[in-house]
Amino acid sequence: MPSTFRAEVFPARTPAASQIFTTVLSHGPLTRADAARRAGLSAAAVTKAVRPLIEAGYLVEDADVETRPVLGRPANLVRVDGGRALFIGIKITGGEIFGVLTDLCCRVRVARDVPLTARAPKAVLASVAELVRELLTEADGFGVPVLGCGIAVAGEVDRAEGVVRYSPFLDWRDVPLAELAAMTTGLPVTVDNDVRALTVAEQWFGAGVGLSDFAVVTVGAGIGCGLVVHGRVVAGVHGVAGEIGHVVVDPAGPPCHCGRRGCLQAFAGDAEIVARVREVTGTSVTDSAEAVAVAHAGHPGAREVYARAGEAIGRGIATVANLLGPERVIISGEGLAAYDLFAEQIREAFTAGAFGSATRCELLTRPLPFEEWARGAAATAIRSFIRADQ
Amino acid sequence: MPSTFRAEVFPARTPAASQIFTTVLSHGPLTRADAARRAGLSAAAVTKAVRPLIEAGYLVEDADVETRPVLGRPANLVRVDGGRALFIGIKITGGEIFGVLTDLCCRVRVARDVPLTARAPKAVLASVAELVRELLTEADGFGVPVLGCGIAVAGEVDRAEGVVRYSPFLDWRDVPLAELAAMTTGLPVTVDNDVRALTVAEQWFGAGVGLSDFAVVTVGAGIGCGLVVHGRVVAGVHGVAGEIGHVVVDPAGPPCHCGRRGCLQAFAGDAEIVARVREVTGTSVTDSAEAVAVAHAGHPGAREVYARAGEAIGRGIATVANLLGPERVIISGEGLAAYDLFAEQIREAFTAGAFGSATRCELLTRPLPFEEWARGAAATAIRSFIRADQ
DNA sequence: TTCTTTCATTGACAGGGGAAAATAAGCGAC
DNA sequence: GTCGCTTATTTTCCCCTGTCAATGAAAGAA
Repeated sequence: MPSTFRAEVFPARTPAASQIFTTVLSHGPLTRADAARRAGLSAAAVTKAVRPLIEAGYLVEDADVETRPVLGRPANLVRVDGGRALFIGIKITGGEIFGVLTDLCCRVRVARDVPLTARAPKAVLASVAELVRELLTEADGFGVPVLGCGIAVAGEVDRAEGVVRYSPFLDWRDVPLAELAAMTTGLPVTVDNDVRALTVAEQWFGAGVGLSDFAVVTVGAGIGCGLVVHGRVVAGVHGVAGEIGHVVVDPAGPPCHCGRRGCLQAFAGDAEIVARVREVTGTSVTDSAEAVAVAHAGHPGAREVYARAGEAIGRGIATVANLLGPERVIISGEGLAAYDLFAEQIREAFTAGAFGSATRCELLTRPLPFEEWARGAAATAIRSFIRADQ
Repeated sequence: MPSTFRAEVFPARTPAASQIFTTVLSHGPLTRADAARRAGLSAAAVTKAVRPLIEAGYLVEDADVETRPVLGRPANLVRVDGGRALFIGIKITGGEIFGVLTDLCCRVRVARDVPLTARAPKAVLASVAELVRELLTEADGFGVPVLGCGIAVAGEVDRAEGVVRYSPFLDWRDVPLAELAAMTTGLPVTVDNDVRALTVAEQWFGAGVGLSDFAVVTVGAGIGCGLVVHGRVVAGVHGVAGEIGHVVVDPAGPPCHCGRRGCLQAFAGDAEIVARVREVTGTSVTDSAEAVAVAHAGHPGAREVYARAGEAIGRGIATVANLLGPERVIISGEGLAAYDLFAEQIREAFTAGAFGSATRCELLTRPLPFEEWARGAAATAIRSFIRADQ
């Protein structure tokens, strides 16, 4: 084995080729003619861009399957060959590390997780390395290379530098995670904020496909928000954006652990909801599931807690819609488990708070499994690999 | 005179040329080498792009003025020849129409305004046509052509179509203003939302020069917000964006004419402030100037009204900063006349509400004269002319 | 069978922008 | 004063990308 080696590199270096690849990636099997129309390019350009991608194995032609237009010659479908390569996605949370092995189409092939107890960078890194090792072992069975690893972390992340600027969960500051993880795993590593990673996955493979402006709002332990404006995920100049959780929804609201009062988080954060349900019911519920159960059982106080949470979320979404005029807002996160308890309030508060045409923004709920976050991390790795710098 | 004529067309059709022109436009006289560095292009590309622009007269070389680098050959400065062409900018408000005649550098050469009484599209259009005619007469004296007219209107505007979708002030719906005004004035007309127009002016000539992410917040009759994300002005998919005025700041706040309670507008809108000052002081102030005077005279109730307005504005800015992570927020509008009455509260509320690195966003006040809005409209006309589709 | 329609490919070609070399123009060392 | 160093600008190729127009393919319709 050579002491230095050249990492596999994606052949589509031109704008057109990269654009066509992502178009095919997002819009499934496409005829070349369709791809040209969608990407606004000539058919000739598609033919030329597709050829090296097929030669390199990233795209394949389904010779057997044909689509017949109403009239004219049948078309050949081109699609991304998911089996061509693998990627690893890692999502670090306070208590666990989730990992997935995905193919080039970002379909999850293997999912694994390990508990996380310590929070020092060194300890976390060791757990990540362990998890990656496991996933790499699994990958051996597929006989194709793992081309990258994406890591998603809550907090402020400088994606370009691969540095975690600040993670409240882990209590990290300026940890050069990409570099460290690349050294221990031997893979090209990208690091990004967790909600933004999830947003990339939605943009390419989920409910954001084809939209230039949309938002993802996640409800769970924290309230997060990923924004896509002009087709690009917003990261902010300092690596912070989409901080909807600490937007003050009601200055007279409950105190938040951040020191303010009435943050969205204080109304709709997981722990906060549980605490308030415990308070108003006098029970001793300790987690979300129990709190939801109490509300489902019909306790009016508990229901009210959820109603107020929904109201706050809807108001937050209205703010996003008013400011950015997105086409759609995708609501997701573990908090959706209680969705029936506040769905109506979200919609009402949104409609009441959205101004003018912002009301035309579509609200959509997507109950995404938790591994979806790790999948988002893999999506960022794929993005780096195919150099879709957006 | 021919029955049809060809409108003057800007020669820089390539991305590089357009980029270099806007770079020179924004960053004043520049050496070719500097322009290349700023635009991330080769020096050769600049030379090639600049030549036709100089030939067409849009750029000029200041042969006399030279900059000497510490070492090496002196450089020649290139700048936009403002006197090469004129543009008209029109800002329509409820009671007046403001118009400016600017040069290619968007410097105001003539400012005019006419009162506006009727609000029907036809009547407004007649006033606009009258104002444009006056400005065109003024333009004759300069001996250079007027190449376009930009019109700025508050409300929802479809810039691409040139249609005012909804203007609450004028009570317009789906008025194809660009087409109508183009017919009556004989000029190429662009129509845009007023705050977005102002934002373009700031982006190219004001405090937004060189920034990829910033916001403009205007305080006055209404509270507006223009957003620049990834170097582009955000317009939203339905032509609505930056609607910060009706973001609910405090659900227990005063009622707003929009039907909600505690909108930013209800705290900090001009009319609302005047009404509340009247209320708390028992005086009969009727306009901003009087209200400010009362507060300046030291009336504690009046001061409190301004303090609360500042708090609300600061909270709104914090929300923008949390969501988008801009580098700077430019505060402007007639409301700045009372700035000393709420400057502190704005900053305090912003600092209290901004999360993490969002606090690093810089707040800047820019007392812009009212004609600045019309200048913004002219800037949109220039943008159309030079085809900087952003 | 022939025409029409749509898909795909090819080859010629234009133009944009880069690299490298050439030219220009100062400054300081000698 | 000349030489060499440095930076600015221009020139001269030249690659490369993407479009155009022409061609071929493969249906269904007349």
